[in-house]
Amino acid sequence: MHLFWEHGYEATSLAMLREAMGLTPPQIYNAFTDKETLFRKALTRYHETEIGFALEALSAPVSTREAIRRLLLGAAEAYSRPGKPGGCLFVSGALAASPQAQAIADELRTYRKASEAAIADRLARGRAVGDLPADLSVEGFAKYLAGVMNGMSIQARDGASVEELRVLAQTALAALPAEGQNQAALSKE
Amino acid sequence: MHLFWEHGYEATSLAMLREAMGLTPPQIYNAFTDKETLFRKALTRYHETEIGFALEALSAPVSTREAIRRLLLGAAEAYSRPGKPGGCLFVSGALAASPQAQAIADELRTYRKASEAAIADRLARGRAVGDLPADLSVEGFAKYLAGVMNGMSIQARDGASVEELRVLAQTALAALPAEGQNQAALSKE
DNA sequence: TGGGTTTCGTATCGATCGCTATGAATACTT
DNA sequence: AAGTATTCATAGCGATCGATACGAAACCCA
Repeated sequence: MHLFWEHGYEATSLAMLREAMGLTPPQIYNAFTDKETLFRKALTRYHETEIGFALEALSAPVSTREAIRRLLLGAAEAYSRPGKPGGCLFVSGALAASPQAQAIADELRTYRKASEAAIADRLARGRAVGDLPADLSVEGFAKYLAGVMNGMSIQARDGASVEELRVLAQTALAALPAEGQNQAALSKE
Repeated sequence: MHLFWEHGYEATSLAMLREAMGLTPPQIYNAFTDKETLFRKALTRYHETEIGFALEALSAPVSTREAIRRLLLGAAEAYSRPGKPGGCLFVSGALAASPQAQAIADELRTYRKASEAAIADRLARGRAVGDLPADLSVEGFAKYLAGVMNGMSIQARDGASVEELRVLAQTALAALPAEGQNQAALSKE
C-alpha cells in the first residue's frame, strides 16, 4: 500500500512489491491474483485504515461548520503523517495513466467522486436543518471542498507540513457561508 | 505535449509520441535528444502557450482581489479547454513517479512551487499597498490559492465543466479577507 | 523409512520499454 | 552522368515489465 501510495499504480513494479513483502513472485500471484487485484486490495485497506477521519467528520453529531472543519483538519493530518507518503492515495495512485491502466484511473476517480458525494450529502443535511443558506448549491460547495482536499493532497506531496496544511484548511473554511443564527451574531461582538 | 498532458511522463511511450508526431524514432532522437529532453521542451511550450493567464492576472494593474479573481477564473478556463486534456500539465505530468523518474517529478514540483511563489509575491505587493490586512500570512494564503488551483486541476481531470470550475473559483474567492476600505463598504450597501 | 503428493523458488516466458546500429535510398558534387 | 556523401527508415539492441512453467525440496501418511 505504501509503495502504491508513494509511486502510483503503474510506477510500482512487481520487483519493488516483491522486495517489500519478502515474497517470491508465485507467492504474490497466489495471494493476490495479479497486480491490479493487489492494488484494489491496497485501495480497500487504505480506505479502511487511513481516511476514517472523513466518515467520522461527516457523520459526527455536530454543526455543519464543525463537521467541515473536522473534515479539512483531519485531511491536513492524514495527508502529512510521519512515515507515510504525503497526500492521498486516491489522488496519487493514478492521476495520469497509460491507456492500458485506464480502468485503474477510473476506479480512483470513482473514489474521489464518492468522497465528493459524501460531502454533498452532509451539506444537504446541513442545509435542511438551517446550518447553511437555503439557496446554497450543495453540489458546487461540495466540489469546492473536495477540490480543496485534493489540492491539500498535492501540497502535502510537495512537502507541506501538517501546520501549513492546517493553515490552508483554516483559510478554506473562511469560504463557508455564515450560519445565520449563531455564527454571524457571534462574530459581530 | 498533449500526450504528456493526458497520460503523464512515464505512461506516455515513445510509440505514442512517434505515431502522434508522424516521426520515426531516429528523427525524434535527432530532434529532441531523448524522452526527458522532449518532455522538458513540452513543459516549456506548455508554460508559454497554455497558462499565460497566470502571469497576466498577477501582473495586471488591478486590485489584489481582482488579480486573484482573474487568476482563479483563468485557471477554470485553462483547465477545461475543449480539445485539450483536463487539468494542468504541471500537476498531471508526474504526481507519482517511479524511482527512475524522480528527476522529472522534482522538476514539476519546482514549477508548482514557482507558481506558488509568484502568487505570494503578488500578495505581498497587495499587502504593501493596503489591499490586504497587514497581519495576513502571504505564504499561507499563497499556499491556499495554489492548493485550490491544484484541486481545480484534479476536478477538471475528473470531468468538471468550465462552469463548475468557475463556481469553485468563486467559492474559493470568498475566503479572501475583506479589503478594508472599499470592498467591505461596498457590500454593506 | 519409503512413496506420493504438495509446496515453493528459480529461471524464464512473451511483450514492451527507451534507444540505436545498419543497410537502403536519396541528394549533392564534379 | 557517375561517384561520393548524407539522410533516413527498418530492424533490433539490452533492460525491464507483469506473469508463469518447471524442477527441487519438504511434507504427510502408511
